[in-house]
Amino acid sequence: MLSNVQKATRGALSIMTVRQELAKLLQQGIRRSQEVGALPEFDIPPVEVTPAKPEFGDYSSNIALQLARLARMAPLRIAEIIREHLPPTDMATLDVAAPGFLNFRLRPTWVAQQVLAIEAQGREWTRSQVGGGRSVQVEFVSANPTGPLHFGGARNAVLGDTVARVLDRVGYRVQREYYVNDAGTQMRKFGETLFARYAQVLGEDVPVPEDGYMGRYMIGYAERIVREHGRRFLDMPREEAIRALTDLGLSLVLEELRQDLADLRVVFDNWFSERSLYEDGTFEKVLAMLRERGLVYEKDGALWFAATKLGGDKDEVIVRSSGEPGYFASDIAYHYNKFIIRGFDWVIDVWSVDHQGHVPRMKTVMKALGIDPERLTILLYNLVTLKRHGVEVKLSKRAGDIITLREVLDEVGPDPIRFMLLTRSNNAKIDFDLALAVEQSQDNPVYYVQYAHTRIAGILRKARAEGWTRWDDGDVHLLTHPSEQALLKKVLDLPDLLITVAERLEPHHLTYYAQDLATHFHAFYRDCRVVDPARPELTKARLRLVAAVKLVFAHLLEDILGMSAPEVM
RNA sequence: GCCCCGGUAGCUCAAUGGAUAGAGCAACGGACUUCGAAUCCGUAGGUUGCAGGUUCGAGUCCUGCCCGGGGCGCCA
Repeated sequence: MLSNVQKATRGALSIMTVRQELAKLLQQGIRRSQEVGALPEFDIPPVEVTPAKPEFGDYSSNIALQLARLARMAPLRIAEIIREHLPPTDMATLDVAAPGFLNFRLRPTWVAQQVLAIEAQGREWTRSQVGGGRSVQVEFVSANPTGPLHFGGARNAVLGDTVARVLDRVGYRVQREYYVNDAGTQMRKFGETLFARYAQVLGEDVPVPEDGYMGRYMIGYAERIVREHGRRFLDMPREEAIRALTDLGLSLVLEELRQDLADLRVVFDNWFSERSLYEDGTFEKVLAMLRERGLVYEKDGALWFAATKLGGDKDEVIVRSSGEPGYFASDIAYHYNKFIIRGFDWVIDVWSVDHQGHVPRMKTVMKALGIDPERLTILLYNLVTLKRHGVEVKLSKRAGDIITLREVLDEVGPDPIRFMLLTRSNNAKIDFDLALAVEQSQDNPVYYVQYAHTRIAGILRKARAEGWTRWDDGDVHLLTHPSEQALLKKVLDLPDLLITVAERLEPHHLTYYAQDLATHFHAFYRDCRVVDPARPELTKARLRLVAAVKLVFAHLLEDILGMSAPEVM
């Protein structure tokens, strides 16, 4: 005999979302129809259940319309047959509507009972298993470690981090990786610049190279090195000094990046060194492999990758005529490492849209390595323009002074940055307005969402102040008011939303949902007084409701969106 | 020239091939002796860039064109 709690709980045995449960019901109904001969035999296609407009119910499926051709019957008739053979359920009722939609309406008692499920499972309540424990690596940010992170990189950080958080929730084993470009020409320039700045700090007249890093932050690194190491690098051969300073500078930059990203609540599991690909022989090994497959040839003193043999647009240089491997060489070796050496089932690279031309090349590399290109997803996102009161904040490249993530963090804090950078689809450009981000106005959705959480905290404070000490015996079946039901139904969308976000890698749906959830809470607040001494039973039921909703808000804000969920504002 | 992404309400943007295309802001008009008004309610606002096509059904898919952005390097 199952208790109500166990029945209502999507427990460890069968973790299923609302849409998954309903789809399963339809599937069973179709199979049963076939068994009794009401529908002809055919392979049942995947059954999709989607949210519906309120006038049609809560969820809807067009499966009968899709089956029309397979069953060679009128969709409306098919829908009727499915409905008649649906297994009995206390979860929802099912209606048929022209031209053949199947519309579910959740039963109020079932909806109310979900409060118990949330209470029982807490922040694990949103977890699902569509990932099936497969391993996925999300590689993101990966900006050249030659200075502080540009604010534009924040979008990459927030996008990659949020995708990683969501993939974890839906049952993937996730690793977050920062690819450190510590090899190649950019590092070389960085080292030479640092050497010049270091010498200058010590009073030597060494010019910064023509194409070096002009930003003032380089002087900061130099000063710190002088402070900690004195002038000993001037006493050694120039090349040796540059090598030593490069490594020292690199560790300073990485330390800074780590801190800036941590303050944005982005933490990596691994920092992967590009240089290591050359030091441990991976590059040579992969090169030999490509050579063996006849995909490498020499021309004009350079080594080329024969991408055209695999359907690519044009061949690519792997090793330049100078003898130095290019970035493409590293990328081949790096992805070999990801898939062959470390064995990730799935890899997501997060790139800004100006690298779009590189996508087909990476897909060709996958073919060359003998790996299914489907296992690599390149997630592209559009650029961010920084504004203040609607006016673009120009970036001065000449001076090398960029608007850094650090500056914006100091000015507006992590919450608006994270939220605002998730309010647009990946393909859309974002105008980030510094003034708006801190403005506590109606224009600012960050506060709107956080206020909902704060308001609930206020209700609970009020309840305790008035002597309500426990409400765990409240009867949730009293939660029948339309606004209570609507709020709960909106809450029930979250596990399915996380699956959608994971499938489409579109985390902007989360911020829209958060606003929508807040709107539903505010509507409930308007319609239903929670603390009411005249109605103690209803008060206890509603306290259970708002406590559960508060938990969901906190979970969404903190665990999914990486923001804070304030008790007071 | 070729490739990719956008074009939806005055503005900024949503919208798995589904039903009458939705939010926020701005505009206008309302609601605080009440658990926090950082809130809520109402009004108004649309030929989804243009023209064809595919089908039970198209903002969504296909073709062509127009406008904007990006990419096409022995840079990353």
